[in-house]
Amino acid sequence: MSVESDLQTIRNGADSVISVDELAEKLAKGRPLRIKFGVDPTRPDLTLGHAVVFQKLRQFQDLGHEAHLVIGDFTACIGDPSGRSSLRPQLSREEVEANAATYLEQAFQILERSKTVIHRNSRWFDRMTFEDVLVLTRKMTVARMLERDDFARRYAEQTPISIVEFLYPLVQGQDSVELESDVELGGRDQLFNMLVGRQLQKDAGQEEQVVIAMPLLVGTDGVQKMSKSLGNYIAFNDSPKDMFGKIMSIGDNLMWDYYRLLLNKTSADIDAMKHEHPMAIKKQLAETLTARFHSPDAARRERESFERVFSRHETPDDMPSFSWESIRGGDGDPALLEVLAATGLFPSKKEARRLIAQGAVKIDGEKATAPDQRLARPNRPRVIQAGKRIFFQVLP
RNA sequence: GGUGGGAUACCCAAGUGGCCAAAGGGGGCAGACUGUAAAUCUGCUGCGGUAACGCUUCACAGGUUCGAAUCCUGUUCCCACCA
Repeated sequence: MSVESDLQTIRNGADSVISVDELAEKLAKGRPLRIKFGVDPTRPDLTLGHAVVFQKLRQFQDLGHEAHLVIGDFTACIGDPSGRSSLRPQLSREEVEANAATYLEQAFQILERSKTVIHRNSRWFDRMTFEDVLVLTRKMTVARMLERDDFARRYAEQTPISIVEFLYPLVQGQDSVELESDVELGGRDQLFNMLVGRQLQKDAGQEEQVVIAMPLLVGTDGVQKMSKSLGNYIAFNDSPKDMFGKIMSIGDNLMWDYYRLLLNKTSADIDAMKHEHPMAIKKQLAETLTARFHSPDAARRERESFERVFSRHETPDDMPSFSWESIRGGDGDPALLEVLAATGLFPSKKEARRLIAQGAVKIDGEKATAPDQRLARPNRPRVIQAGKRIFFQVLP
């Protein structure tokens, strides 16, 4: 592989590379580069948003470079404010370790374990004295700090900014110094922090790291960046069904991002796909991603199940089932409303009643609009559907 | 340290004694249309009840009143301005 083609691969999908020339120089050295990535130990559930960065990290590994993950066990005690409008809660070391373990377990679904080195930043920060910290803080000015997007916004909006939050970029930058990283990889929201790393390395007489910021993947709502707290996420450990379904529900215009950022498709690939039916392309996306995080078999099953339920409007092959006795309640034939309530599939009886009233409930495909309609004991399984995706069957 | 402002349902936000389970918007759910896309239209969106109605909810704890999200007292938390 030539430097030129490696460079091409690395740049594809990246939001920004600072700088491309420096990256080319580093690649030209022909030795494995140290690629730094900071692990956020506050969110154990990884989403496809994280996958974008891991994907890039994996590419580096495939090109023969080393991934260096920094677990911010020290940093977590500060709480990274990036992209946030408020201070984060502090975590204990125990919580951090537990989170890190689940985090890594998921990350290795994408990363090559043997080419990954794990660091904990407490190793160097625990040693630092308060004086060392003061020395570090001299390297940054308040004005520069306020250039950072989220700080600037919060300052303008007069929402509080704690002093420890100003320390965070410095701490992250110091990690780069300790690791002597060649490249730091992160989301677009980490750009400022990563740039501080360059400055600190320069001050320490090191070659500055190349900073690669990946775009933030837009979540399933099609508007905001994917994040757990916004509820617009697709997680690594979503069930195959959820993963496939959530991907199918994203907007058409969003899926190209997913192709580019998660499957490394180039603009040319994407242009070619735009000639096909978006529905087919989206199914392919859903199947590919589900296969990656689960298995090709599971992905194929979900595709078939999806086509059966949503394209052909047939009943799913697997759904919760309830014995007649378990939903019957008291004596006599139960009312439809009681049956729905007995399944526990609805948040409240009111909710079930609403669904019936709105014509969303079908018994064996027949719309049922009367909540007090009686259900007789069936002699074969009856399928009840409520809304687009709730199905269950009542066994004799 | 001083002075003022605020806390309302999933989120934002109106409401300053009864007509308030609480306007409006967002989000969500459902229906129509469809490709579980987008856009659009319609309805619903505290709990229980077929309903009448009852119950719980407007930071927390008390109080005034026939009646409180709204008035009073105390408590907690948040914010702004001045220094």
